[in-house]
Amino acid sequence: MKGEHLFRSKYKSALTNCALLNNLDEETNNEILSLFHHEKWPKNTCFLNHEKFFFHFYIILSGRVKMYQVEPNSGKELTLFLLTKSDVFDLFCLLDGDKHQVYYECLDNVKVLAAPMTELRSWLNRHPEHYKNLLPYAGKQLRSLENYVSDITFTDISTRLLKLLIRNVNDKSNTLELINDLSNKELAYLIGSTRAVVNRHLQRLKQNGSIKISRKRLQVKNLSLLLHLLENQKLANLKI
Amino acid sequence: MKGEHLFRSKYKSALTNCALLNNLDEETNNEILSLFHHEKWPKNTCFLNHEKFFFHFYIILSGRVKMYQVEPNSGKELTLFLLTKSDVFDLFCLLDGDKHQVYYECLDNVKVLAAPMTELRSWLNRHPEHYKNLLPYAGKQLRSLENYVSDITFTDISTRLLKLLIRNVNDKSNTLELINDLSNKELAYLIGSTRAVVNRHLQRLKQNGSIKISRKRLQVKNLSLLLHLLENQKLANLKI
DNA sequence: TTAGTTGTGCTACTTAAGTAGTACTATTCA
DNA sequence: TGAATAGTACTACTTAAGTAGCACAACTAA
Repeated sequence: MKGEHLFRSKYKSALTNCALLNNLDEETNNEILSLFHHEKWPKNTCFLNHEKFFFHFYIILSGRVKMYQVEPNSGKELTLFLLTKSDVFDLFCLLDGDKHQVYYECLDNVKVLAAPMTELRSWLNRHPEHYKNLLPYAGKQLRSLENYVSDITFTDISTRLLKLLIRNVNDKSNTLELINDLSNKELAYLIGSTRAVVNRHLQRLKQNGSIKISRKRLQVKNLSLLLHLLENQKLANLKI
Repeated sequence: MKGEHLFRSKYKSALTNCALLNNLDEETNNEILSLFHHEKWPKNTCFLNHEKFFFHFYIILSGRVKMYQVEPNSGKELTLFLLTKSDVFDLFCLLDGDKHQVYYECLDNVKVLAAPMTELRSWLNRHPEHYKNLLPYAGKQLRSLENYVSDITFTDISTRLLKLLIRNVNDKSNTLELINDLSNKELAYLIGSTRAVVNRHLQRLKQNGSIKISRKRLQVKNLSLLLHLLENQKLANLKI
């Protein structure tokens, strides 16, 4: 891949925000990008083979990719990460060189850069100072998972749903992003619940006018009401 | 601290197994250890001030330290990690330089090595190849948290309790370790539940003879029965 | 020694979440 | 176009987990 060409291309913003490529001079940047090639994955593509991510490392240029698990006996699903532009995967494999028992699915048409894991590793070994770039990104994923654990154990579904909505409202446009075109089922998997239960809570939010829902479309109509409801739920937990 | 002296001391095994000090030549090893000093913390010491772990980094030489969170409204607790010999903390702070909203408590008399975070960081910046040592350890914590999330969402308390017991049975001695002297409350916090519920399930395991319990003492009497029960619970989840 | 604290074992009750099923609608694609 | 599929809204039911409370035992420290 011509690194220079690509760097000047329309995916520049995806690459400059990518943790792996942080603070590199142009020469180094081109050198590391030369390990990668372009791939396009159509919407709804599923990757069920863990080995794929053991042998290649990916950077998302555009589109959403969900990392998820399936409980083999019950068939229940759980979305661990909703990856998007500038995200990389699979960090687990890169960090410790073990297989990672998760699946991936494209929620949009996705463009990625792909590099053979061995080549990326040997490049990093030749330039160990760039290992440092991985650390804050690893920290972010650790915090995200820790937050997942405490949310699941401390708070009920309606609170988790409120939090999910609130944190995906864009500050500037004041509209729901990233998850606004997901089905109830996909929303449920993002907070470790089931379609029916999430629908039940969405109906209540619809009734009080804070959201508007239609088939695979979700709008936040009244963010301050959502924030208010979240506050109330916290107070309801107070031990007297 | 005299690195050479300490390295030959009785904590040698704690240090050689420590991720941060992996594969270092003796000189480098002494250099990094010179950043650390010795600290002793008595059993039951609590650290509720997040700043402490923002400014110092610790390696456990002996004793157990639990990393936990408290939900401020309800007062519910949750143990995130049960750290022990050779573990380091706080990795979250070291990786991304942000505060980490968790508490720490010593479950034993604990001995640690402590280094100022800034000095450790600047040493690592001078020797960036040693950043690499942190990666597999970060991977291990990521996997542990991911596993926590999927356990909580996929499996019920009795299954989580069975798994907790089984994974803490020492292969060689066939006895329960690490958690064998914890109260029901502490066991509950390790799997995101409550004392009463855990006790309920422990009573059932006692009745079938797989464990023996007394005040703050827990013994596994029949590991294969526990494994058998775990298998059965999985089958019970099968969708027909 | 004793008072206070902590841990245990139990009963009874409440509740949110999950499960099952069904009618209906929107979308897809052959 | 029309059949199949996917998504939604709803009711009724089940259940595990959480909650509250209490009696008692076992440590701990004044």
